Amino acid sequence: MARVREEGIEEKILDAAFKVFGERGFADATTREIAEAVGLSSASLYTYFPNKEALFRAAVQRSWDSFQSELQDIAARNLGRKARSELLLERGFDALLKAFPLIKGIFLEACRLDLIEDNLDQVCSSIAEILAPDEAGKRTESWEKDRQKRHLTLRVIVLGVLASAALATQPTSGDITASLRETMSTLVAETREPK
Amino acid sequence: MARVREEGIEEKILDAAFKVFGERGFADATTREIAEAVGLSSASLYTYFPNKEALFRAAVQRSWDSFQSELQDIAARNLGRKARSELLLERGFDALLKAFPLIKGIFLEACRLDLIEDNLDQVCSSIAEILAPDEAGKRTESWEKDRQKRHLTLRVIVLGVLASAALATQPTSGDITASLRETMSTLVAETREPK
Amino acid sequence: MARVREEGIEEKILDAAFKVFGERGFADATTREIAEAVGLSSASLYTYFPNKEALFRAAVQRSWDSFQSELQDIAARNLGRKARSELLLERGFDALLKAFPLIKGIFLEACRLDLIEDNLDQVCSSIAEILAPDEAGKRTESWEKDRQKRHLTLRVIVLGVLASAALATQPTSGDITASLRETMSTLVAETREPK
Amino acid sequence: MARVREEGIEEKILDAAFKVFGERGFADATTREIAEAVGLSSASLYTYFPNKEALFRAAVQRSWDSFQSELQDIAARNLGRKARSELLLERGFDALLKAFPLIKGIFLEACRLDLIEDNLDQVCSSIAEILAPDEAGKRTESWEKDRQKRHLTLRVIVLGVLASAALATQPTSGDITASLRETMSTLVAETREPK
DNA sequence: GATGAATGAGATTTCATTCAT
DNA sequence: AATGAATGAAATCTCATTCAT
Repeated sequence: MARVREEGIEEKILDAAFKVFGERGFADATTREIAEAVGLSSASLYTYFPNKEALFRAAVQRSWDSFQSELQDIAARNLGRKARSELLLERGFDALLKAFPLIKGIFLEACRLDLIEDNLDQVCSSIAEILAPDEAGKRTESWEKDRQKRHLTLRVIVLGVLASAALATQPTSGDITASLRETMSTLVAETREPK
Repeated sequence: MARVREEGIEEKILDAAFKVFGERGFADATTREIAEAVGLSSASLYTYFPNKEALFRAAVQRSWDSFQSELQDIAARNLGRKARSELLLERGFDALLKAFPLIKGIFLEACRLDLIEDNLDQVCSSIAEILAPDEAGKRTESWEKDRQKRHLTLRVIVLGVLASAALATQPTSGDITASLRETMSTLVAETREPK
Repeated sequence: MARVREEGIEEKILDAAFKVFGERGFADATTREIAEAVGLSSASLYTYFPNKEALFRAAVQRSWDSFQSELQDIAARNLGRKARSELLLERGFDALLKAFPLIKGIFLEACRLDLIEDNLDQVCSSIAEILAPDEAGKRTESWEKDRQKRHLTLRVIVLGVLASAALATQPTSGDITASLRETMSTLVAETREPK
Repeated sequence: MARVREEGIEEKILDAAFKVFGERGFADATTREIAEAVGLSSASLYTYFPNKEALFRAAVQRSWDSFQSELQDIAARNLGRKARSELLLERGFDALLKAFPLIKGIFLEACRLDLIEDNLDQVCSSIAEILAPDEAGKRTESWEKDRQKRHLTLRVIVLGVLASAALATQPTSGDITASLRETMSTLVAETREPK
């Protein structure tokens, strides 16, 4: 009865929101930009979502749900552990990456990535130096070969610790500090001899 | 006996900026709130910093520098690898935690932590299930005992991967995908048998 | 047996408009709310009325017409003055009350009644005090007895004067001022001795 | 220390608010118009009042307070009743008129005054006819002479009743109906013989 | 150096109204 | 006739930033 210009507009809006919130973060993203990405006026967004916050939450939840269902799917398979692990790394990762733009928007302040990037590498290098074997060990072939890999591993660990701490509402509380210290200790220890 | 008495309004402002940006993120923080925390009017901030952006960058850099110098200090010591590692975990961690509030501000959108928190645990549980040994192995004492520890380790890895990907300007690019996949593979493999 | 069955969507709309405009006032009332009260979409109102203003005017006029025709009816009867007066008070009042919701909507800003209410009673009390007889007179039985009645009468007069002045496009013009002053003088004089 | 362009800006804003709200009513009035009347940008209003509502309430209250204090002043005088009554009519009225613009704004929907005006006169004429003496009485000189005055008196009574009912939250409730009917009865009775 | 005052720019949100179906 | 969808226009309110004092 009514005009039905296109179908799945709600999905399109969520896609655009996903993208824009991912690029700008919540506060910096404007409803106008999202609307324009869909080809609507910003007023029209309010036909589908009651406000910016609701749109944001809907987009976030859709990402998580999609990622989550992929993981559940893998977990439910009748496979041995090794096979499942491989599946996780194979398919789970794609799902994760698909969800990233918005996750990034949730917890990254856009336009400031460079600030982390630049410094993070310095920090990692310092840590690498700290963890490096003594002069002799440094010259083994395998050590040289894995430099790049070790660097990435460190990045992940460091960022993981950063993010974990950031998520804790009281990062200085003793509990958090202790757990993270132990966790990192484990990881570092295990990364020690990458033969 | 020089008059170094009142030196440090700039420092005070940076302290306040550190705190407020950490709590609110860049976009949500207001110059007014920072100024009030120092006991100034927001107009007065402009005597010391040309604009909000510069103030933010100064506060960020100061944190990183402080953390960084701590690390350098450890690295420069004349100690064996093991000792240095221990130092890192001991002192580096404190430095890291000191820098967190703002780092959290850089890359966390305040008020939305719950969105991550809730879903993160689900994701980790799913992954844990995927990585779990077969029925027999699950009943070993050591496996039960380390449940909590494994959970934390996983959180760190997952968050680390999340953050790494978020940092990459083009998270879907093949390179990043490949490296992260490999990195995670390593970590997961090493975490496999937490005896 | 003509099919006069569904006649009256227009009437239904006017009923709803009557109610909603009465509750919210013109500016605050939304076409959506009126439409929903009829079970239509707001777009459908435009089938029957060219715009919000026209709908409002139609609803107002219908009320006044109804009231007016009731009065004319009474006036036209072949009765003595006293009988007509009684009829006015009996039937005219009901008609008036029926029309009120919208009249209230015309000239009352909903949600702000409290602003008048609170202050009006103070004003009336002050006036009552002014008009009160001297100490001796205040103690007569009849004076005590009629307190409530006097209060209501005053309210009506004061509100009447308020409304009259409000209706005048130039309330400060000499004419209006003079007439109202005289009118109020008359009323006050006549209310003087409530035996 | 700071720039002090002019003094009493708050008062000026209240004056403008008084005027604009009086002309347009709350919902129709815009902060922009008020600001422009003072020679400010609308953003500047927020230096003095936290929001439109607060500005409105401040303006209203100032009017009532001014009127009220005038009345109290008269009531407090050491005069006989008659003298006070005269004072009321003389000075109280001026105060009332001074407060009107906003009172009008409180309870009048601007731009719709004509709707009341036109119909009110018809209603009053009808009522006048109803209350008129029989044919013979109508031709007395005094009756003719006072026509204008009677009309005004009626207007006030009718508007007063209208406003009273409008103020009642449930105008159809038995109590209100009864009280108003009685009040009007009294007034009408007293106006009966305008000798 | 410090600041109250002022503001331009801009964001979210509401709503009467139009239009294709 | 009825309506979901779409929107232009406008309103309130926020905030980084400027400036006279």
